[in-house]
Amino acid sequence: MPQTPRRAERPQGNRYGNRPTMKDVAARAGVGLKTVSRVVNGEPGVTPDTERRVQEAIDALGFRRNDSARVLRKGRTASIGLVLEDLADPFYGPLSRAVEEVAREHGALLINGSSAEDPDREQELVLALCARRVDGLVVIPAGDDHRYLEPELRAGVATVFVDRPAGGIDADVVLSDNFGGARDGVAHLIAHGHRRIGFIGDMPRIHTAAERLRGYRAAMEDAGIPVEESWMSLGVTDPERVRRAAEEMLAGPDPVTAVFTGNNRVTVTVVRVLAEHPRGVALVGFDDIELADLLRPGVTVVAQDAAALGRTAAERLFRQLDGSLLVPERIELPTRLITRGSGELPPAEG
Amino acid sequence: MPQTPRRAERPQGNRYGNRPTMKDVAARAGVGLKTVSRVVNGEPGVTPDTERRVQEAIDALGFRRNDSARVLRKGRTASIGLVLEDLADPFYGPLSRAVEEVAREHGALLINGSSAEDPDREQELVLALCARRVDGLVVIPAGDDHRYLEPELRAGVATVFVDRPAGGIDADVVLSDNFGGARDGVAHLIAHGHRRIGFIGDMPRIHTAAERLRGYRAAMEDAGIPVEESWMSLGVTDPERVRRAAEEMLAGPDPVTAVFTGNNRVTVTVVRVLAEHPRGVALVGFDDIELADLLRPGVTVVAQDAAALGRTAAERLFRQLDGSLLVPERIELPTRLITRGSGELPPAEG
DNA sequence: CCCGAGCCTGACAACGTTGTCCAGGCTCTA
DNA sequence: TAGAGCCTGGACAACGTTGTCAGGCTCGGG
Repeated sequence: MPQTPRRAERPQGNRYGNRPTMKDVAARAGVGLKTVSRVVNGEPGVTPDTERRVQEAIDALGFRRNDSARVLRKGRTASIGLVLEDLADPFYGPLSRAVEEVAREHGALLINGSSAEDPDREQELVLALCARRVDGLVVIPAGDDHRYLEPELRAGVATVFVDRPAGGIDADVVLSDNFGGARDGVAHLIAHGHRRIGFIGDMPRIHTAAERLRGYRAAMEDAGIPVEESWMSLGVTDPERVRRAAEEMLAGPDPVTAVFTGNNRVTVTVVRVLAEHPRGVALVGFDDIELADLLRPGVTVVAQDAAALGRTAAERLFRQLDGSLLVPERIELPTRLITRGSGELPPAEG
Repeated sequence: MPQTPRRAERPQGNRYGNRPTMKDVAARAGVGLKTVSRVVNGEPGVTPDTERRVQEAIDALGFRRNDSARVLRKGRTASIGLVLEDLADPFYGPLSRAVEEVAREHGALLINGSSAEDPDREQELVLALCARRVDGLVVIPAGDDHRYLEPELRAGVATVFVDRPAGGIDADVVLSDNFGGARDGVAHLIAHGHRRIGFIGDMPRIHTAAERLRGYRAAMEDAGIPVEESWMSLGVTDPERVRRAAEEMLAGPDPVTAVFTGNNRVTVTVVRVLAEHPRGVALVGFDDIELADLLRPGVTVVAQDAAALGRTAAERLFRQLDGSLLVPERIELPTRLITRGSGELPPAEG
C-alpha cells in the first residue's frame, strides 16, 4: 500500500532546508548524541571504530555542525565585526583585509558593514552586530556619540575604534597622526616658498578632517602666515563641489599657489583640476593614491598605513579578549611624507 | 548580616559577560517572558502601559536580543556570506560594497572572507559560513572543484558564483564577457596597426585568465596573425615577474609593439615599465584603474563593472531565497572598451 | 573467581528565543 | 445581570548543541 499515511513525517533533518543534525547522525551511526559531538569536535575518548562509523554517517548525510546552537551554548561566536565608512574606498579595503587576517589567526570570522558616513546607520550596524553577539567590534566611527555602546562594553564586548576616537565613552582607539602629518605636509609647501596655500577638506565634524585642518593652521602659524578664509573649503567632498572650490581658489586676483588636500578622494579630484590648469600649482595630499608616482608631476602625499591601522586595532581587540588588556589607550601611528614632485613645484606668481 | 550566603548566585544575566536576557527583563517589568518577546519584536497584543513598563526594563538593563538563540529557533540568520580573493584589491572593494547594499535592502548582514586565491582556504571559508548557517553564499571561486558544496545546495543554501564559474556543480554564475572583452581590446590594437602584440596574464587555471587568453588568440587569429610563444606570459602576477616578462618582450631583435595586460595589477606594473621605456609601446589593459585618464598617455582599458557584478549576483541570490528562481543560469555582463590614448599609439618599429 | 580501576558511552539539562495554546478578565449586548 | 466574545498575558515545548555525570564494559591483580 503505497498510500499508507506516515506517522514520522520528516525523513531526516527539519528546518534549515532539511539539514541533518547530530541526532540524525547518531541514529544512523547507532551511537549516542554526545558521541557524535565528541567526534565532530575532535574530543578524546572515542574508539577508532566508533569514530569511523560516526564519520561515515556524517559524510553520508552531509552533516555540518550548526554553529548557532553551538554559540548559544558556548557563549562565544568566534566572529568580530568591522564597521567602516565604505568598503569601496581604496583606503578601507586594505584596512579591512588586515583586520580579517588577524581575525583569521585567531580563528575568527569577520563581519563587515558600511556606514556610509551616516551616524544612524553606524549605530544600527553596531547594534545588529552586538545582537549577533560578535566577540568584538572594530569601529571607524561615523557619529560622535557612542554612549549607546555602554551596555555592550559592560557586557564585555571588546571594542576598538580606528581612525577616529569614540565620543562619550572611554575606549581604545588607534589612529594616524593626522595633525602632525598635515602640519608636515603644509610645512613642506611652505619650505618650497609657498605662502598662499589652499586647504580642501571634509566636514570638520569628522575628527580626522578637524585634525588635519588644525595641522594646516599650525603650520601656517608657525611660518607666521595669516590664513585667509577664501583659501579654505570644508564640507562635503563630492567631486563637483571640490572642483568648484579648487577653481575658485585658483581664480581671482590673489590665487593660491599651492593646495593641501584633506583625503584621497579630494586629492584625485584636485589632480584632475590641476591637470587642466595652465599654471604649475603645487599639491600635497593626505592619503597615498595608486599610480601617484606615474603622474607628471608625481603627487606628493602624506601617507598613512591603512593596513597597519587595521592590524594594530585587531591585535588590540584580541588582547582585550585574552583579558591581557585592561586600560583603554590611544595609539597614534606616524604618517610619512612621500615626495614625488607635485609638492616641490615653486610658486608660480600670477 | 551582610555575609549571608546568597542562594541565587547570579544577580542578572549569566554568560556572554553577564548579559541580561528576556527572563531578566520580564522579572524586572513584572510580566511574562513572552510579553517581552512581543515587545522586542513589535508584535501586536500588548497594552501601551505594559509595553512602556517592558521598554523601561529593557533600557534600564541594556538588554539586546540574542540573535543566536533567535536564529536557532527561526532557522534563518538574515546574513549572507561573500568569499572573494582579496578585499584589498580595488576590483573587489566595490563588488563587496554592492553585495552589501543589496543585502541591506533585504535586511541581511554580510560576512566577508578572503581566500587569497587558495582553493583550500576558499573551502574552509565557505564551510565556516555554512556552519554559521548563512542564508546564502556569493562565491568568487579560487578552486575549480566545488562538489563539497553539494550537501549545502541540497540543504537549500542559496548560492551564486561570480566572476568565474563553479566546478563540478550546477549553480548560478554571473560573470563578465572576458572572452569578448579581451578580443575587442586586442582587435583595437590590431586596428591601430599592431601585429606583434604581447599578452601578460594570470595562470590559465583561473577561468577569467583562460578566457582572456582565448580572446587574445581569437583576435589574433581573426587577423591572420600567428602568435609566437615569446609574446605570452602566463603565470603568477607579482610585480617583479611581470616586470621581467614585459622587459623581455620589449627587448630582443623582434620586440612586441603593443601589450595586452590581463588584469588591473598587471596593467599597473606594465604602465610602470612602459614609463621607463624609450619607445612608445601601445597598451590595452583588462580592468579599469583609477587615474588611468590622467596618465600620459591615458591608459586604454577593457572595463568591467565590478559593482554591477556584485549587485546582479546578490539580487539573484535573494531571488533564490524568495523561491522565485529555480533553474541555475549563466549571466554574462558586457565589458566596455575605454580609449584614452595608450591603445591608439601606432607601432614604433625598431 | 571476584573486585576495583579506568575507559567509553549515553541520558539529561541548559543556553535564550519564539510558536502554540490556554486561561482569565474585560466589554458589550440582550 | 448573565453570557458571549475578544483581548491580553503567561506556561510550556522546541530549536541543535555542549557540559555534567553516571552507568557499563573490559582488563588485571589479588
